[in-house]
Amino acid sequence: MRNRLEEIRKERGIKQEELAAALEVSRQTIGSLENGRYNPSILLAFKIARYFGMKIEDIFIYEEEQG
Amino acid sequence: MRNRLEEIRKERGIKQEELAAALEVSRQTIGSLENGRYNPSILLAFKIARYFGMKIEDIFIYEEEQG
DNA sequence: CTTCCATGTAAAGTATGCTTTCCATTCTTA
DNA sequence: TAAGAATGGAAAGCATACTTTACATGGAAG
Repeated sequence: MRNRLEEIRKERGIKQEELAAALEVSRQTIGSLENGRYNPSILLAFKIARYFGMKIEDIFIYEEEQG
Repeated sequence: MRNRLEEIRKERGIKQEELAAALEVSRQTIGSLENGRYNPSILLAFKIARYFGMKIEDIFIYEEEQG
């Protein structure tokens, strides 16, 4: 799965730390999502989508996973 | 978070076991989701949505969580 | 060049998602 | 009523999400 988090965050001129605070997660969590180290839980995905006023599918792009 | 999984599955006349097989998860996972014991990962949420030809938001309903 | 700010990333620990195995309950249907 | 099919749910174990702490890197600005 890939995501457009960094792109969308930068469009809005927001720092990782600000986004993290707004979502009540750590800065490292945001960085890890942006750099693809892991996927968000569905709850965090909902929080992110709601924060940006978008749908989950507009931010997180499901592609056939390996396996 | 609540979900309409059981409702949608029954509308289509599918058994938990059939859905589980199609999604490549265990039957217990489907049962646990339907009965709210836990939330799906975002990958599983995507698989479910795609299987039913719906959006994640049409199946999983985010409500302010306690905490 | 130095300093500050934003980001990258790692390690160890906790919480949650998912599996396998197992047994109980409910519904159908013969 | 008996038997099989579908579902509920617990327990233990493994995988992954997320936290806190800590340190490194890169860019901007003095």
